[in-house]
Amino acid sequence: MNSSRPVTIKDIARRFRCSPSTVSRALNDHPAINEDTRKNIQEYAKEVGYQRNEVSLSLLNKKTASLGVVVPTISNYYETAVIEGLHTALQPLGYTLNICVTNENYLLEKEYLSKLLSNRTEGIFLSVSQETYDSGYYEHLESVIQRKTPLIFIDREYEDFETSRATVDDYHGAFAAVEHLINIGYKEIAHLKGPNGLTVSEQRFKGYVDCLKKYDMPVRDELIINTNFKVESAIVPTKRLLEMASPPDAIFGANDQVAIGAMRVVKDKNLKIPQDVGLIGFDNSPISAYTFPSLTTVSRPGRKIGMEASRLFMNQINGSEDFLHESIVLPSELVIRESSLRI
Amino acid sequence: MNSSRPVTIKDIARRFRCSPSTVSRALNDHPAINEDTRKNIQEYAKEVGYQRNEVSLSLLNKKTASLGVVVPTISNYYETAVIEGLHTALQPLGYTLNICVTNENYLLEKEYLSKLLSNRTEGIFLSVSQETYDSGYYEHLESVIQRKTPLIFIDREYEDFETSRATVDDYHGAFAAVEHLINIGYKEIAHLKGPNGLTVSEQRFKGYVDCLKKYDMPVRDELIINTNFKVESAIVPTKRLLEMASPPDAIFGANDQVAIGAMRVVKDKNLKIPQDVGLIGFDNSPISAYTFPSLTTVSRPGRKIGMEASRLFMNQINGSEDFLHESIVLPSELVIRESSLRI
DNA sequence: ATATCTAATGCAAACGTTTGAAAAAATTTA
DNA sequence: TAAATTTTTTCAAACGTTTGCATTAGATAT
Repeated sequence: MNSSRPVTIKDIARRFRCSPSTVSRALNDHPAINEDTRKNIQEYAKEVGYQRNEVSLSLLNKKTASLGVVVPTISNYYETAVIEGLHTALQPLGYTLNICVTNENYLLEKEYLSKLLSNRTEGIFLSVSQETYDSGYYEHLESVIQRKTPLIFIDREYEDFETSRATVDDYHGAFAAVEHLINIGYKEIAHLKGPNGLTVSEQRFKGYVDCLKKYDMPVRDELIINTNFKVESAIVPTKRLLEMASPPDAIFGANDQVAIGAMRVVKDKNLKIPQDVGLIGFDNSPISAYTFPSLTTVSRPGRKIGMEASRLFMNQINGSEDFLHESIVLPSELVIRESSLRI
Repeated sequence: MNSSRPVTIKDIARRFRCSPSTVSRALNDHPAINEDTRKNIQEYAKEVGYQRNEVSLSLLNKKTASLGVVVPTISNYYETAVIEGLHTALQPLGYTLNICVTNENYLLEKEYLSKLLSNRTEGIFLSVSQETYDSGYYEHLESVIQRKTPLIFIDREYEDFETSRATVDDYHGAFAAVEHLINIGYKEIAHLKGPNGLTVSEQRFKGYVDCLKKYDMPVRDELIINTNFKVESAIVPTKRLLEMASPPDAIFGANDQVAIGAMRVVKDKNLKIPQDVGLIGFDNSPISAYTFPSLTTVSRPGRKIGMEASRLFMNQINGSEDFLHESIVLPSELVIRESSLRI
């Protein structure tokens, strides 16, 4: 009795010299059970700390009420906002979120997906890792499709699959940011690009390039520099930018982190923001409003993405045979603050 | 065959007119299976995308290889670092982490714990929510203990339970921070306190108070102000501080976020950091090194805490009957940067 | 006393997999 | 060809729970 084995329905049945069915029904308030029996059993169950074994139930009902959330990282504001959105929408429906962090690693992603399928997860929200993107492998996704487990892409996506997806319009966000810099009067706009190959990086990059072209401004390769989205990775590149013969007068960072890194370097050079150098980030992370000067940025609706993704999932599992997959694209929005407001 | 029902061992057995046992053994490379049979079955299984139902296995073996990680939030650097540490240590051992975010909510925490137990999670890492702390309810933990599911406290803890725990020495970190300010020569040190009731807030607060006392400096109530650990929550309080008749000449923030909020306000008042106002944060979040000026802070070894907690867990499940619970306290470390270096 | 009805409980199968022991089939030996 | 041996396969139980159907006990009506 003080063994560590959890109490089962059979144990209770033995104790009351009745069948497991009776115990089960008693615990579930089945009407065909005698009032006293029910009360006794329920009391005893509570006393010994009986707790239904959901594993056996999952097996029986083929329902696990668990969903997989596979993301490359949870270290950024945006990702946690998405998760919060998913959580807000799905927790009340009884779903448990199984959050898997791939660290941008293909093998880990593959392993997680396989594990989720083996565990009979009822749906998967996936933002593919950078490695997956780079490698172009997607067999691990085939098996998800084959098993007809609802798969919802978040942000990063494969075009090739027939699935629902919820993404942010990074392209137009970046475009608006650069356009804003041009309108203010900045002439030489550098870009701290995100990791190559990621949709988000490439879309923002494309927005940057297309906007320059629209205004007949040259796209100078030496003003486009790679980062890994982390603060540190912006330091050396920004220094290099500012020490060029004809340095840029504005910098568009692919996210707030690198923009803040750049901000530091600019200040170290005793240059003024926004007078000497204009600066824009991406994400509208909480801190961006309180840097000095505050950072102009592009806000992405992470929480909303999570909730939309949930909606897409619910549509799919409630949908008929001829259900059509949806692609939601939420707008991103330019948030103008001090770092770009040269008068 | 294109039904959505996953292929089972029985399906394969029917196909080969053999028993499920044979299929099971074939798939698991059991030596007593004929080479040809094995090959055929394995090929076919791959072809139809057979995937072992782990739910049934969990039921059979009473092992789920899944661990619960129950935390109040994943929006801060520290928490994600802890999770990363847990992940690094436990993923290679085949464990799946089930990350549950309570949003500081007692009921949610209770529900998650109950669900984890029902799902026969093999261990739980818990950082209790603020509400739980405030309310003082802990029945929901009793059932975890009663079921002998290993429970490892992270950072926030109940003193009352016989469990292993891994915490950071916030007290001495805070003490060192304040001592540093005093050594530099700051006379009136304010504290932006974290949410009341949380161990981390209270420990840091205590370190602050005790250090002042050690140096015979008055503890002025009006210099101690509450925040909720978020940037915004530091703005108004800091303004109020700086507009006092005799304002503080240094501010010790309970985390980097509020310190950065304070930094912004100080600059808005055209005061210089560290000349007019010294500033220290807590967490050593990546950005703190790149603010302008860079932020002196106290580093907490989040990743290490995660790995230590994993070790405690492994000790417990491998331990004998007379296993003794361990309390690990990792030191925090003052990281001196520009914001406190008045010369 | 017997048939009829109602209330309460038990039986057995199912979910998918593994595994020790038994059985069957194939092979070798005498 | 029969016996002994080895190889391969099957049987049956187990994990914990639910549920349609059958059964039992007790009560009521005839």
